[in-house]
Amino acid sequence: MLKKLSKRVELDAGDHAAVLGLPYRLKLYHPTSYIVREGAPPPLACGFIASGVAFRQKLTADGTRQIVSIHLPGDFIDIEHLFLNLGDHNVQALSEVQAVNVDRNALQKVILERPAIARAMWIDALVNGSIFREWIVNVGRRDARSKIAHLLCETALRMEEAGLIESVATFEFPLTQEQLADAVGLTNVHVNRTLRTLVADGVLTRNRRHIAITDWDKLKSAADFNGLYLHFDQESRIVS
Amino acid sequence: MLKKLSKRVELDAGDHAAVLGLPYRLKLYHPTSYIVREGAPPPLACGFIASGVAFRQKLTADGTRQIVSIHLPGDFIDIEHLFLNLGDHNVQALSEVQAVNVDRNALQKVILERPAIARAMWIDALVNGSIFREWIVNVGRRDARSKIAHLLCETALRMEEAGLIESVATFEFPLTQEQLADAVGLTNVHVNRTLRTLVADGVLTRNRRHIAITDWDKLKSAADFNGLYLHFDQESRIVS
DNA sequence: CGGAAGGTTGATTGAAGTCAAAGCCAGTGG
DNA sequence: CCACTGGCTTTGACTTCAATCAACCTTCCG
Repeated sequence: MLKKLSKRVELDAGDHAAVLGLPYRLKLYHPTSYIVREGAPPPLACGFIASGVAFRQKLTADGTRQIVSIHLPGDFIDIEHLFLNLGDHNVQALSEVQAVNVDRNALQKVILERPAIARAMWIDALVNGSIFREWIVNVGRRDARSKIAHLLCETALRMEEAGLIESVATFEFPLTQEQLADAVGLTNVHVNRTLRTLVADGVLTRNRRHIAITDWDKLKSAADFNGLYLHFDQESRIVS
Repeated sequence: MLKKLSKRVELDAGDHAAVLGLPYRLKLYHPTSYIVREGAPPPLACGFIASGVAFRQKLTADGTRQIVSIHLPGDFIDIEHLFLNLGDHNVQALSEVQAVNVDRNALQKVILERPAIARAMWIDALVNGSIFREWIVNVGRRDARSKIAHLLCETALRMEEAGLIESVATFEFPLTQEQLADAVGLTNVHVNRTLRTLVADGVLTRNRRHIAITDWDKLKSAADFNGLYLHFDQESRIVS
C-alpha cells in the first residue's frame, strides 16, 4: 500500500526500505469528520488516503464555505502542513476514508535525508500547487457552466489516472450538488440549473451523482479545459 | 543578497557555503515581460526577486486573465516549477524586476542534499500554497468589497514583513485597478466603484496607487481577514 | 412508514458586468 | 514651459448572470 508513494515518481534504491520502515497507523474517518483543523497544530501524522474521498475547506465569517481541493485514494492529505506549525485550513472526510497516517517527524526526516523520496514529494506538492492555481482561475474567471464542466473534467481525469475508473466516460462524482457549489463558488440552486443545461445540450447524462459524459469534446470546450496543469507527464515514470 | 534565503527560516552550518556557491546570474526584466511561460519547459534557472514586483497569471480561452499571486522582493519566483517539466502558468514582471537567477540543477541538488535548506524551501513552498488556498476562498466566496479589502490587507502585511514599508498604514499598492480586478476576479469598473465606497466609508484614503489605511480594524473586518494563512510565525526564526 | 438529505422549480432581487464616454495625470518632446 | 499623448481612473445607463427565498419532490434507509 505504501509502495504507491514510491511508485509515483521516482526510481528508488534503499529508499524502499526507508519508506516501508516508516511508522504508521491506519485510521478510519467517517464522512464529515475532520482530519485537520484550521488554527490547530497539525496532527502528529501526515495522512495518505488508502480509500475514500476527502476535501479541503475554509469557512468565511458569514458562514459560507469554500472547498479548496478534493483528494482521491493515493493522495497525500497533508504534506501541505508537513513543515508548518499551524493548520491554515480544514480537511474533512467526504466519504468513509481509510487513511494511512505516517508519523510526521519520521516522514520529515525521510524527506529531508533521502533525495529520491524528497523529489517525489516535491513533485507531489508542486502539482497540488498547480491545481490550486487552476482553481483560482476557475473560480475567479469562468462562468457557471465552465466552472462546473471544468471540475467534472478534472475529477474524471484524476479518477482515471488514479485507477479508480476504467474510462472517463462514466463515473460516480463524489460530491453532492451543494458541495460542488462550494467547490466552484456558486449556490446549489444554480449548480442544479446549470447541470441541467449541460444535460439539455447533450454534453452528459446524469442520475444523482452518476455521470456519463456523452460528448467529451463538448465538455472540454465548455470547460475551457487544458489538462497541462495536472502534470500527468510527471507521473508517467512509474517504476516500482 | 542571497543570504536572505538562508536567513528566512532555518539555522545553517556549512549550508551558507553551499548557498553562496550556487551559480547564478543577475537579470533585469522590464514591466510586462515574461519570466516563465505556460506550456514551455521551465527556464534553466530559478529566480529570486532582488527588487521589483512580479505576478503569476493564467489566461482563459475567452481572453480574460486571472492573476494568481503577487511576488515581492525576497520571494522566490519559481520554486513552483523547480521539479516540474512544463510551466503551468505565466510569470510576468509588474515593475522593473531585478532577479537573481540561480541555476536550476544546482539548486535542485542543494535542496535534495542539504536538509536545512530543504526545510527552508519546503516552508516557502507550503506558505505559497497556503496563500493560493486563501485566494481561492477570496475569489470564490467573498463579495467585491471583501475581496478588495482582503487583498489590501494581505499585500500591506506582506510588504511590511518583507521590510518594504515601515508601517502598514500607508503604502504604494503595486497593481493598477485593472490588475487588481484580475487578481480578485472582478472588472476594473467595479473595482473602481468599490474602492470609492471604501473611501466613502472612511476605511482608507487614496491617490492613484498610493493608499493610506485610516481604519485598519474596519479594513480587516470588511476583508474577513485572518492572517494565520501567511504563516509569519514560521519566519520569525530569523537567525543569519 | 416516516424522516432526512439531497435534488428540483419558480418568482424575484441584486450584485457585478458591459459599453461607452470623459476626465485626469505624468511624462515626452517640441 | 506648454501642448500632446497614452495609460489609468472615473462616471452613467443599462443588462445579465447568479443569488435568494420558499416550496415541493425524490430517494434512500432505518
